[in-house]
Formats: sequence, structure tokens, C-alpha cells
Amino acid sequence: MKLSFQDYISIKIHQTDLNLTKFIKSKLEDFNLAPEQNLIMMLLWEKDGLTQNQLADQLDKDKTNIARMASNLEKKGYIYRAHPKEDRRSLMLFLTDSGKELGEQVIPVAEEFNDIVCKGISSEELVELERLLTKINQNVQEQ
Amino acid sequence: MKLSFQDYISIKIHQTDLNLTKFIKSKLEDFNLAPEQNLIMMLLWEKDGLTQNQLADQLDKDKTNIARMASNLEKKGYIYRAHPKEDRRSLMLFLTDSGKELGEQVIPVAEEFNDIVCKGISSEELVELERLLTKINQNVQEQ
DNA sequence: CCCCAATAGTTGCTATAACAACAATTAATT
DNA sequence: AATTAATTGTTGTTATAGCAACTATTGGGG
Repeated sequence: MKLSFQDYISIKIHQTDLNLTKFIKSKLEDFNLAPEQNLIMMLLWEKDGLTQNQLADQLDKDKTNIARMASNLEKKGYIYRAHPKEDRRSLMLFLTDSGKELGEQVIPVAEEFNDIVCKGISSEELVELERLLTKINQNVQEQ
Repeated sequence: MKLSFQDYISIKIHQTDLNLTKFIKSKLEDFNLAPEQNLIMMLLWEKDGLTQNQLADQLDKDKTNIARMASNLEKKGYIYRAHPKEDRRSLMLFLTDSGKELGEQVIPVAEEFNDIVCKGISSEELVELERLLTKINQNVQEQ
């Protein structure tokens, strides 16, 4: 049976992801923060001093991406990086004052973003959506 | 109320999309086809002779991306491009013999991919998933 | 017919994303 | 202690993704 284009759920997920990224990107533009850079900042606002390796784990990304995004965040002055004495291979990320101030502005924007995304979706539906996405993740990772 | 990292449905969708992309990428590697290049090919296998503009519309992508992907597909020998006489601004994409042959190999792989993605998910659940994704798309596009 | 709008593609730029190869450091093994 | 393993980051490359600015072509209004 030949599937047509719209039948692929993966394509729909991809489109949704692109639209979400475009939307949050526009919201973050004023703060000189790209979407994925913001994810690193979100983790740092929760807990300072994470290493790039820990960030890569938590964000489920290649260490390469984390290194480059961290480097950009450093250039923007939101963080600084330092090798801990215990392990000079690692690089810990710390918020600058500018980075801390940024959190107070951006966290409300992120929550407002989430409210818009979930508008008209009940918490039961949200749970179901998460369950199905988890199932899909399992399906492709079992391979 | 401060949301923690896992609470953002957009992050879950993003992760799922990345996993799906990684998976289909590995499946298509043998065919010298990148995931998004494959989307263009899928449309061409359905209907030959689309313009880059039409492809951009159907794939909901920037014309820039389409132009570059089409250029790569041309380099790989799967398509050729030609300006129609009626409108010399446009570029129509046509399958080469190599591109047609490729379709017979890749389409079954794409459908197998979809089967794996949807394993253990009922058609009712799939409809619900699509409905919720559509709702999210509407929410962010209304802005 | 001429100027201007709109349309279709291209080029340049920035930001993800993942892989391979590499350097520096640390841990493990003998 | 010396060699090898593993760990942590960086650099280079390819592939999306979208924006701005540009060229070429077409269509419309005067």
C-alpha cells in the first residue's frame, strides 16, 4: 500500500517542531538568545556550574553542539567557563550577572510560550500526547 | 509557577523529531539520500515536474532550502532542472532514470520506517496524536 | 511602450544537529 | 611507574532551517 505524503506521522511531528522553533525564536529575539542556547540557560538558571558533558547528557545532544553553543553564550556575556581543579578536562558553566538578570526576563516568556502552545489542550490530552511521543521514541530507539 | 525542564511539551516534540530524523537518516544512508532530500524525492515520485516554488509550498519550507537541496539532488544525479518556456523564472524538477530507480528502492524503506514508528499505536491513537499536533500548530500560528 | 509590482531563484549569513578525527587529561592495568 | 583505556572538549565537514539582499523575469497601470 503506497502511503501519500500526509500519512507520515513523522512529517507532521517535524512540521510541528519547526513551527514551535520559529515561534520561540521570535519570542527570544529581543534577548539575543537562540532557542537552543536558551535551553542551556534554562538548565543553568535551575542549577549553576554544570559541565558541558552534563549538559550534553541532559539535553540529549552531541557534545559538539553544546561546546559551540556554550562558546556563543560566553561571547554574549551570559556565562563564563572554568576548568574545575579536580578534573581539568571538564569545563563548568557559570552564569554572569548579565546571565542571571536575563533569567528573570526570559523565564516568564518561556512559560507564556508554553501556555500559548497548550491553549485548549486539557491536561489529560497533554499526558496522552506525551505518552504517544514516548512510545514513538521507544520504537525508533529499539532499532 | 516555575516550570521545570521536562514540563515543556515543545521540548518533548523536539526530541522526538530529532530521534526520528536520526533514525530515517541511518535508513537512507545507503541510498546517498539525506532525510529532507528524500522528502523532495517523495513528492517527485508522486508527481514529476514540480517547480521549486511548488515544492516550497508543499513542504512548508523556505525557498532557499529547496533551492539548495534541489541543487544537491542534481549533483547526485537523481534529478535535472529546466526552466519552462512559459515562465523562465521558474525551475521545474524532473527525475532522471537513476532517480526513478531510486524510488523503487526507497519507497518500501520509507513505509517500513513508518511501520516501525507506529508500532503499538492504534489508528485511533494516531488520529488523536495528529489532532493534538494540529491544535499546537494552530496555537503558535495564530500569533 | 515604459516604469513599477510581484514573482522565482540564488547567494550570504547565522544557528542548530550529528559524525569523524584529534588533543589533553585522567583512570586502569600490568 | 609506564603503557594503555577512557573521558572531555575542540575542530572540520555535511545537512538542515530561516532571514535579508540581490538578480532575472513577468505582469500591470499609466
